[in-house]
Formats: sequence, C-alpha cells, structure tokens
Amino acid sequence: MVKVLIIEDEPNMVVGLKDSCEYEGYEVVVARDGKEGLEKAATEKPDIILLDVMLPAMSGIDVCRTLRSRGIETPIVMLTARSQETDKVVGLEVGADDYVTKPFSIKELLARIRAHLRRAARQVVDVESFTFGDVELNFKKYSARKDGQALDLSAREFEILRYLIRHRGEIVTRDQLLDEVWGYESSPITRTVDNHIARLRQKIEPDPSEPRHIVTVHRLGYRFIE
Amino acid sequence: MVKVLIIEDEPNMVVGLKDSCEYEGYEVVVARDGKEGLEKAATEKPDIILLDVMLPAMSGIDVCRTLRSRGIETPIVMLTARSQETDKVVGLEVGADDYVTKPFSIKELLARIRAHLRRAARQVVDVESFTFGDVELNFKKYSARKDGQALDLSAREFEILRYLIRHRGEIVTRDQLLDEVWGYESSPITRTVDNHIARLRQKIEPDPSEPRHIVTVHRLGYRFIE
DNA sequence: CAACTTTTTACAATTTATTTACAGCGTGTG
DNA sequence: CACACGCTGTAAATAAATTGTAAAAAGTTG
Repeated sequence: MVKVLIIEDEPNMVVGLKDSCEYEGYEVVVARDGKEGLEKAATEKPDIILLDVMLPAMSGIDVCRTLRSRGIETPIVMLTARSQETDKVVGLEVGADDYVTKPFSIKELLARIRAHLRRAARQVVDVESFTFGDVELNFKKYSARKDGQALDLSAREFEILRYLIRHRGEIVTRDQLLDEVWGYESSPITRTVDNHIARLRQKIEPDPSEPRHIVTVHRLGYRFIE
Repeated sequence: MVKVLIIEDEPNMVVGLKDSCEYEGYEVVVARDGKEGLEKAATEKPDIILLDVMLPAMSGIDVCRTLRSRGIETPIVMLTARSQETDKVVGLEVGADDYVTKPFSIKELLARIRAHLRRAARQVVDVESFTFGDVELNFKKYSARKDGQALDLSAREFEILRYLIRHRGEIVTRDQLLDEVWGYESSPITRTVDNHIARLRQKIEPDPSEPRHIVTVHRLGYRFIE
C-alpha cells in the first residue's frame, strides 16, 4: 500500500489533503511541523512526501534539504502559497521533485502524485545506458554516440528517448509523453511531441524517412523498437 | 442474479425503487441510513448501489467516499432532490459513477442501471490478448498476427474486434457498434460498419467470401464466433 | 545579447474513414 | 416458383483525420 507523508501545519489543509489521499487509496501519515516531519520521514518510510514550504520553526526548504542530505530519496512535492518563481527554483535546487502553488486543484495534485509514484516504481528497473542499432545512449552522463561519433541530444530529447525505451514495444501516446516527460496535466492540441519525434528521428534513425526505431502507430502514438 | 442495494430513508421512494427493480428481475436489499448502507455494501456484495444524497446522520456523499476508500468499486448511482451542479460535481469527484436528479423517470433510472451493469460485467472478462483460428490479437500492444505473420490492423479495426470478441456468441447490431465503437449517439443510415466488417474479413478470415468468424445475421447484425 | 532549445504555426503528405453506387442475396408473397 | 423488396457485400470515389516537417516565434541560458 502506498504511504503518503503530509508535512503541513494548517489544519484545513491537512484535512483536505488527507481526505483526498485516503480517497485515492493511500495510507496517510501527518506531521505538524518540520521536526516531526523529519522523524516520520525516517520512521514511517513513506512512498512520497507532500511538504508545505511555510512551516513554523523550520521551513519546508530546510526540511527538504535535510532529508536529501540524509540520503532520503523519497519523491517530495512542495506546496506553497507563494507563487514567486524564486521559491520554485530554490525548492527544486534543494532537492524537491515537484512544486505546486496554492491554490491548486486536488485533481492536479493527485495526478502529479501518481506520476511520481509511477516514476519511482519504474526507476528500480532503470538502466544507465542503452544501445540500439548503431546508437549508444548513456542516461547518467547524458551523452550519446552514433557510429562511434558523438551525437548531440538535448535534455528533452534524452527524456523522450528514456521514456520510449522504458516502454519499448508498447504504444506510447502523445498524451502520455506530455504527461510524463513534460509534466503537463491536460494537453491542448499541440504538435510539440510530433516535432520532437521528427527531430529525434533525424538524429537517431539510419534513414529518417523510413523510421525503424521510433515507429508511428496511426491514431495512437509511437512505439519504440530496439 | 443481479443484486441491487438501495440506500434511502424515505419510505415512498424505497417502495417505488424496490418494486421497479424487482419487476426488472433484480434482487433488492434496502438500507435505511448510511451506516446500514456501508454494512450491507460489504456483507451483501451488491452488483450496483442506488444511493440517496440526503440521508439522516451520514450523507450520501460521505457514504460514497467511505465505500471508495475501502476499495469497494461497485457502481454507485447517486439520487438527489437537489439539482445544483455543485452537488453533481462533488458526487462524481467523490467516486460516484452516475448522478440522477429527482424527480427522475423510473425508466431512465433503470436504463442507467442496465448500462452500468453491462459496463461492469464487461470489465471482468476483458483480456489483453485473444486467439481464434490462426489469428492472434494483442489488445494492449495493438499488434496482430495471422499464421505467425504480422497483420496490419487499424486502431478502429482493433476496437471493432474488441467489441465483437467481448460479445462473442451474441448478435451485435450495427447500431450497437456505432454506439460503442464510434461513440455515435444516433445513427443515420450509413454503410460504414458494413465496410469495416468487409475489410476486417479480408484481413482475418481464412476465406473472406465464406466468413467463419464474423458471421452476418440477416436483418440483425453480426456475430463473432471463435 | 548571442547561441540554443522549445513551441507554435502552417501546410503538404499520408493514412484512414465514410459515402456512394451498384450487384447480388434472402425471404416472404402471390 | 418467380418476383419484389429490403438487406448485405464491396469496389471506387470522396472526405476527413492524422502525421511529417520546415520555418517562424518564443523562451532559455550563460
């Protein structure tokens, strides 16, 4: 069973989050301040942590930094009333995985939680490098080669490839990619994915006009084949 | 036999619902308040639940939320006198499958119940892959083979096959296919279905001019036979 | 600001879906 | 049994939806 640790002092917020998470079928543990949060993160071993930035005594930023410094790699979603960009940057720098600004829709938050849990679950079987055709990828170093030659891929391109490879053989929809690679909740009609795929094909396919690795499945999406 | 749990306190309503359901051939269990409802949902294992929003002590919303949080996935149809949109939204958010506002026609309610039961029944027998004759389908990967050879089916063709297979042995009308596969509400006269069936036969039948799997039932529709 | 990456836009190319048209079939009737 | 009439099969034409991709616009980064 999935366990969620909520570190939040504002009672109304706690109730709302707790109910939503329990409704989602998660087990919930609540901590009212940073100190308690640190303790419970260690003892309860939650699968994900929802962390308010504004806490009495010890700020969420500090809690997050401390957790990471202790080697705890549980996904952390930061919650805040402030919408300043700087906060977001600090939060992510300090090791949070996601950052949600109040007021947020519960639906969106739950979706993000699901995404993190999915990602975390998958990481176990994740590989550091992957080779197909004459392409060689190193996900840890973000480096790639084709025919032994250095190949220049952007961060986004790497993420797309990583996702496709994780799901190789399966059909991956554009929505799925937008959700998981871009982190978008709902997708307006956009051709972004197609464009990235096209560029990727130019880079990795032996013959981009006749893709062998990133195959399109009409009406459904794409499929990666080794 | 289909069992319906009615959670409702108003006696007249109970009688009306009970009679209608029994006339429809369902077995009926009644709970007079939320607490009793929760108990019976667990002990009686109904196939569907009709739940009044206005209940003494514990509201229908709470009952619904609790049921879902306990992992009970039985279809829930909420009944209410209020017609505010907000109620509806809350109801559906909290995990109800449908929402009917009083006064409602019994006929409509029964139709909705049937729809939910159909849907629920289908989910159980759903498969990831299916084999018949020398054809092998994988609905998850949207891949197909015939005689071991890759077979190219469009997304729509897959959906038609999926529907036929779910209802194998039964007669499936063109309207049914248009409704369920195409999502069309009402169907003007069209030969679309016939054309798709013809194309499917070309692809999957050993001898398309003498169909063995997708058989036409004159004046009624088609029937899938393994 | 300059170099780069990402996203949007626009339109062509491709694939799939639908309609049309007509031949042939099934069935009930005189 | 022939014949009418609605039902079905299906090729071909037409329409619609989906995808590829270049180029422009917007956004990022150092």
